[in-house]
Amino acid sequence: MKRITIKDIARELNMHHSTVSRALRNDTIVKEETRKKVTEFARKYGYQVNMSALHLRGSIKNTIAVLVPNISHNFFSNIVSVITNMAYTRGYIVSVFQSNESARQEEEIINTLIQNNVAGVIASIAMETTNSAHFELLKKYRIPLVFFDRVCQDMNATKVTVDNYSALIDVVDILVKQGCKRIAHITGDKQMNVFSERQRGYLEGLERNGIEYKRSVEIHSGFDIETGMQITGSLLEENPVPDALICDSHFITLGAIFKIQELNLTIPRDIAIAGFGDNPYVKVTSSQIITVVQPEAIIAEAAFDLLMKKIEKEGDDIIETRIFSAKIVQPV
Amino acid sequence: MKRITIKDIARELNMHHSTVSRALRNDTIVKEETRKKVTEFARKYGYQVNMSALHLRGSIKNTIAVLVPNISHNFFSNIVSVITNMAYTRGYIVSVFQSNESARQEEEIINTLIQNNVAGVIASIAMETTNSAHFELLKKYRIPLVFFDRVCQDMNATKVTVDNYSALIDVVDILVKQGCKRIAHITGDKQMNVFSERQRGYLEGLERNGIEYKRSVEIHSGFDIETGMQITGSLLEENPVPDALICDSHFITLGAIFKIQELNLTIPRDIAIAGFGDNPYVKVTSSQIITVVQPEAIIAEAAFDLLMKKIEKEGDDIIETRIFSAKIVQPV
DNA sequence: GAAAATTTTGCACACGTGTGTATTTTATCT
DNA sequence: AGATAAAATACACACGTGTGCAAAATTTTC
Repeated sequence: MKRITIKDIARELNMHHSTVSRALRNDTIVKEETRKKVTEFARKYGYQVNMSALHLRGSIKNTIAVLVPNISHNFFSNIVSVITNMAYTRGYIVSVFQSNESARQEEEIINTLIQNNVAGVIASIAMETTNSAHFELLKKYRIPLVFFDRVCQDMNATKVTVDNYSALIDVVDILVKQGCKRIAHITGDKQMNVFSERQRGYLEGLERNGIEYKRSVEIHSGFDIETGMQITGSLLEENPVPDALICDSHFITLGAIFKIQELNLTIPRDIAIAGFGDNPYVKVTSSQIITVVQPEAIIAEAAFDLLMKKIEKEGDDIIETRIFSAKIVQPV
Repeated sequence: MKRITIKDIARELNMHHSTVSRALRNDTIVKEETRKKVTEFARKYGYQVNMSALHLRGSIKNTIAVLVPNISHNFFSNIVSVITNMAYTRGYIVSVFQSNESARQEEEIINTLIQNNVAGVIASIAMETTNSAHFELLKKYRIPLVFFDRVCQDMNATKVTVDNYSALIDVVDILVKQGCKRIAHITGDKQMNVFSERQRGYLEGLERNGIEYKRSVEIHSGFDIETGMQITGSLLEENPVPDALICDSHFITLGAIFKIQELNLTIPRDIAIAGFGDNPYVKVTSSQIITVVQPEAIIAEAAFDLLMKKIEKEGDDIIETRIFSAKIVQPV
């Protein structure tokens, strides 16, 4: 079965396709009688507008691209879920792109986005990404762009982030109040905003509490459970041994828990654990973990709203920044 | 900055755009010298093909739609992640659509898919969906379709599923071996394949073990933690009280765990829990849970491969069915 | 060196839609 | 009824690309 077009309708009804077009768009210029004939016919034969034609014509762009490192992370899938629902109610489709933490893939993807005439892009950058040239390219093509969570630090762009700095100060405070004296920090590459901010908060937290012990492990690749287990293992062999561990990534947190279980140690008696965690699993993973819960829905809404603002008032090069607080969930 | 087209290149190089088109496509019919001139110019000025034009022309369709109830479920986001990566390496883009378990939304989405000329669809249907008319519509428009996990039972279509029947027999066997005598089953609407199969396996498992106690609770809406807690609570007040609980949905499992924690009962001493769980959290949620782990990557790969087969050999109306075994993970 | 064979390029059209403008049809007025 | 105003429709074009076919440019052949 071939797809029906406005030209088909026009032929059958002995009129010009432009009249059909206007009738379907409820242009008041067409006679009521004609409009009825057309809409009736269209309904009967299941006419569906061809978006590709509108795309080409340039009158509509209905695709929003979401670029994330990996959608299988709960943090990202929650955000994509909210964006997808919001977008759909506004007539947009969401396409998902995964950089897999690779800068090269990210660059390729940007080209794909340009080729496909996306209306706008919501992005969280790859771990590897150091240079923002490909994102500048989007700007050049006037494709609206909003960063969230992991942003290009050296780029002047609209960004939605979490207040990682304050979150880590709070975590340190809580651990110190629990009596911890040697708090270690497993983090990521400093050139990424989330990690540099967390490290800054970590140091500030120690400072404020007058603690001298400092120990940061910076991971550059392989944010997985195995890495978490391995690092936790070696930290526990150090002298002095830390009595608390702050994990900056969900899988590292899981790895730490596994290692501690494996060694038959108890959380938090032998060692306290605080970490960034995925909703809604934080409540079950282990009730003894201090968890930094990020407001995913709020981040997604803000990013989408900002993007819409850019798309609808095009030419507007307003740069905005929104920073939201994380919530620290403590064991009861 | 305006986007450069083959017409622009043609104008600058004093040739016809058709020649440029052929040169860029490495058509051997163009003179090597011309080809070089064109590709050089294109590279220099960052020419990017306009996919919308190709779409309209009908020569290429590069979008694959993935329709799921909700991508924030780990099961689905893992599958979407694998599909997205596979698709990208084959030159396809993935658009995500969420039915939010609503039949009405699902129908609307099908229309959107038709309007947007997607190359193919990979779908897992909504809980509410009882009728397959909208999916038949895709068939009518010759848009290749592959179901996975939750399939339209009354529709003759390509399907990739998990062997839920055998999985539940195995779970019952394990529970019985552990000494459980009153195994309850919290499941979903029987008209959905996954639940009817699990219920069938549950009953068969009891039968094989000569157990008379049967107790199934069928949920029709609200597959969330709260519902899981509430149902678990009332089951625990029944007489006789069950000594094991099989939960067919991840959030129901979480709800059951919470309720049991709330009542200060111990798993599995007071009551054993078995349930379907999301990767990779099954390992941490509670090591005392029997978990049915579904092979998400394998399902995704199979669904994608089957779809590719359909897209590439179009006109092929071969219907295939692939069923994969789940893995039962037991506490150590 | 001209005709034939071959290579290379240009032309025109199609894909589906929307819109400015010209043209036709209908309504209004004297 | 005829002129004018108003309403409704038709025409033509643009968006970017690829391809069959015709035309032009080049090479080969005798």
